[in-house]
Amino acid sequence: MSARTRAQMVEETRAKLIGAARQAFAEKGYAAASMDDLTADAGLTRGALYHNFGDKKGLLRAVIDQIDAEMLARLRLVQERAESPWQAVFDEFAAYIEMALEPEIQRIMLLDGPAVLGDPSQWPNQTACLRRTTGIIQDLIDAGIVKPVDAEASALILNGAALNASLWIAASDDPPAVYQKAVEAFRCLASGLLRAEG
Amino acid sequence: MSARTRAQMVEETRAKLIGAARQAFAEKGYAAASMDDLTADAGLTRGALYHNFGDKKGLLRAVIDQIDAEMLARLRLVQERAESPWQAVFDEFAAYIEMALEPEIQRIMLLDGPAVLGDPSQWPNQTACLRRTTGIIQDLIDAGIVKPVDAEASALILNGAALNASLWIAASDDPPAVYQKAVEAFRCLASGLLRAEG
DNA sequence: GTGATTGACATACGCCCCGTATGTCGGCAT
DNA sequence: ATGCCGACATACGGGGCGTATGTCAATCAC
Repeated sequence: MSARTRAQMVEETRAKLIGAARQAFAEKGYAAASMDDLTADAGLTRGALYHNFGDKKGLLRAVIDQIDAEMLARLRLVQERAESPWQAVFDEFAAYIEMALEPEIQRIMLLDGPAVLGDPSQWPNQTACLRRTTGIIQDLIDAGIVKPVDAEASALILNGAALNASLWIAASDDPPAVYQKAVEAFRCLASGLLRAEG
Repeated sequence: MSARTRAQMVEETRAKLIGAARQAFAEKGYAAASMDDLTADAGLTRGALYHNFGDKKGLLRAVIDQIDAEMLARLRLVQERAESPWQAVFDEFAAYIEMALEPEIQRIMLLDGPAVLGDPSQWPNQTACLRRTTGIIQDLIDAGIVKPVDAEASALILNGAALNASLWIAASDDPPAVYQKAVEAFRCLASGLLRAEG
């Protein structure tokens, strides 16, 4: 049946708005993106936007939630394919760096997001992602593979390192070469957490 | 004589505007800070602002330049007082974390700055600060203290780690305790760069 | 020393953008 | 069938940014 239920139509509207917002925010940045324009691109008006998301920041939150869920899914895949728990942590961060090279993720998640919504470690799902990393590191500590440091602090710091590396790589002249250097330095640093040689 | 020269008066107005902007940007954030208001606080109008800094972003650049110079000076002090070159690197990052806990620095340098002006590693003086760290690490590599990694990559990554740690600490319930954990984890990570045990 | 010029800043104007208040229309319940 | 409510569109007001224009003092030419 082509007859959609009420809730489905609303979900459709929300999806269209989030999609248009993702594109607008990624291309022009949050501040420069006009709500009139992006709602028009979605075939709607600002009325739908305010009705569904409250305000411009609410829309950004929704966009970030969606992107974050996608990133989380991709990280899970990477983890599942890793050969060892420690390799999984490392691979995840390499994957994180790669994702952060995508303009959309960089602009929305790394630049505008923190500026508009504040520290990412306070976002609901970002904490989910971080809690997951924290848990993995804690497991490695319990297994005696990693030094007995604070797992949460380590996760946060590794995350920050990967984040900055991404920004640097993306802005560089030769991203692939710089990426290699960054990953190498990152591996070196991360090995500081290991009890034995990594 | 109380007679000021032309250039001195210009410097004075620029200083007043930058000062008012620092306060406004720090308190309300870049986006929410009104140029009418902050210029009025400085006893001037938007005319002076546009004449001296071109636009709002130009003013932010000037503010960031000033803060960055102050941070650089403070880091130099820390370095001079350190007992060893390696300890100097570590102390500098601890100091960096502490500075990043100040709301003004956090808001302007870590959140709004990157969002409005782009990747900090591309800022003229931030690169100066980073070049300096890079140089120190390179010296440590040449001295055989640090593993032969890419100095620039290491500096960037350490910087990012410190940055994220700061945001986390500042947003936490118990900053002093969390600060201890972060520094400990940071020391652990950084030791991964050392040839021998740190 | 006086008129012209230039620099430093103030004032005035237009445009866009956000948030809210109000209106409209279709569905659902009874 | 009708009254209500949710989803969205339209209308309105306020504020902010950037630019164009005006003003006045200082400097320079002569």
